[in-house]
Amino acid sequence: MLDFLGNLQRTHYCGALRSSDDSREVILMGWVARRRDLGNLLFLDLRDRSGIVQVVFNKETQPQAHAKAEQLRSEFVVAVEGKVIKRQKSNPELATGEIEVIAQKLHLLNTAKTPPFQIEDDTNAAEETRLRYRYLDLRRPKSHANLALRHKIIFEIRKVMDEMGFLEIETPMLTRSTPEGARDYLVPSRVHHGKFYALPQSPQIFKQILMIGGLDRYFQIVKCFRDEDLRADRQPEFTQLDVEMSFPRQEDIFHVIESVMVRACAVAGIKAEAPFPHMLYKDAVRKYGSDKPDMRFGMELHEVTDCFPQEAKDKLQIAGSVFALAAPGAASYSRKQLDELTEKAKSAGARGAYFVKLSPEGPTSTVEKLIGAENVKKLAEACGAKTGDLVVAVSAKQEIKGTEAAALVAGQLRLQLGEALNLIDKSQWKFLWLTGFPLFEWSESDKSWVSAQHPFTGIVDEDLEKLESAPWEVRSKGYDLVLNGVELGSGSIRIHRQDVQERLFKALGLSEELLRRRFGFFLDALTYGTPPHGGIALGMDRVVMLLAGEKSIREVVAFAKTTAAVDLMAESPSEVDNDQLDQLGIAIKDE
RNA sequence: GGGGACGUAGUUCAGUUGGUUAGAACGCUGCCCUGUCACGGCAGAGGUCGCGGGUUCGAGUCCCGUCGUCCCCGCCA
Repeated sequence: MLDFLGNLQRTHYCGALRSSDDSREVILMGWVARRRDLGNLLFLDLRDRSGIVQVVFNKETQPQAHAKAEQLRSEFVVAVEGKVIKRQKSNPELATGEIEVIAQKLHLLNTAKTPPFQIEDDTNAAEETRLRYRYLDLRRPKSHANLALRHKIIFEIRKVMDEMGFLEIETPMLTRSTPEGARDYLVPSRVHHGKFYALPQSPQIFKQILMIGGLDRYFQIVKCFRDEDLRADRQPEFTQLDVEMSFPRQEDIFHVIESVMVRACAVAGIKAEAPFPHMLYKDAVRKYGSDKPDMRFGMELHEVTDCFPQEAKDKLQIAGSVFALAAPGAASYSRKQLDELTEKAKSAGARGAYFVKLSPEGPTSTVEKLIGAENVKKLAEACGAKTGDLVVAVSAKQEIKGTEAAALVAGQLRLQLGEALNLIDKSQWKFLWLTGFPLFEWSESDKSWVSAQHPFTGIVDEDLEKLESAPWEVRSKGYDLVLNGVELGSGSIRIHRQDVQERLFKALGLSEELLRRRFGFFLDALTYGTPPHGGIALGMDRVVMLLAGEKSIREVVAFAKTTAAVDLMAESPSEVDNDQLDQLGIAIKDE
């Protein structure tokens, strides 16, 4: 029943045919997207990577081909020999709608079981089904478009990096556990029982050693691995654009990344303007309640702690500061909507949410009795609220040392309200550099100061002397790149002096012995003439996700894992044979 | 680890206060049809109501547990 491919050679892609191909003899190959059988006349929508074209089988003129076409079902694989003709009535929905192909000969190359869901862009199949049958999901034109865009962006980035004199250099996948924050994926060693390689969380130390090795400008588009819980924008393995350069000023690195992003955007048909604006971390937190502010809309936060007298604070159990924002046009919010906002605020870590409605008759507030009419007015003015607006103020359940907890809560409400009130202009592409991060973060679980980024992050020169005396005031030479409220990547000017690196390790409370054991080799390398250097890493999956207009990176990853880190198609992770475990000297503990 | 939503035909969903034989659309199968393009018409098949236990005369529906998917917090740049 099936035909061999034999010497048959495809002449054209389905989606490429146009009216200029009129009268051309073609051989097409692809999948049956749809079949419309009118009896003695049969239409076939033939699909390949490039698109869809209509093929016509006429019983009267080509009885053999027509008879064969009647056997076709969805997703059968065929080759069609035929002739392109202009249609009498064109179909404007289709790129190839001006023409169709009159089939002369049909070759059935393969059959297909009925697919569990229809192969079409606006599929409403559950993601679980799509991941299990990923090979079918990948046939959707939208999947092709996303993966093609991903390829084009990455191809363009390689070009830009090459033009700027960067060398792409590979670093090991089987390496050692690194001192960064995330949990490592471990690979047991067969040759050395009881010892493990770690898959890289990033090539951090290797790229710094490449700078010590005098390579000057390095980049790599590389898989990284982190064994942490997943999110819509987080997979356990992901792709980074990793960059490092020697003798850089911060602005040199910014310039490189801006060039990359402007060109990557252009590939996606988006016009981005460089240079990107800068913002200090503390301003981002105070004005937007986030370390990755979405700059596509305003609705800035304002500290309004002063509007709450001590007595009111006691009653409302407000310990720290109060932050507020004015939601334009939300004065008409119902009691139910306010309750929902309060609920949202509480789940975001708020002690309470307090509202002021600016109706035409004057302001009314849920806390007027507690803070007084004067303070209600002051509160509204502080936020620049106008008639018709709703002022939302929040306090935090828990103050966290060195941060504005209330601002972070308010920042989440800002995003929620921005979305709900339709304030976000989706046609905007707002890049932002964040700088001025603190070097340390207080870790409640460790009861100590820990690196906010990784422990090779440079220290602002004039803050160096506070390293031991006032660690919370020390600023890092780190920076983040943010696009539309999504963190794309982060980097820093590194520590290149061995004495500074050792002081930092000491400040982090890492023992000499631990340091020697974990990265003695790196400390040694620092002593052999390390140039000042710095770099950055961008999450490519997120870049492509945003430029493709998708909400999840799974839409731009060909073979994605579920939130439980399972590949539903390959069924990994999986158990292994006892033989394999034996060779590795590993035994599985019973639960 | 915690919170929330969901799980019924191949798929997407509906299913009332616990009550007789669990429905729809698309898809699928067969027949008819020469200008369809989400073709149309006629007929038909298709169900472990995620799984396990409990309450009850009776459970898709209520309760407990468990598994899976998604979103969020923790975690993670």
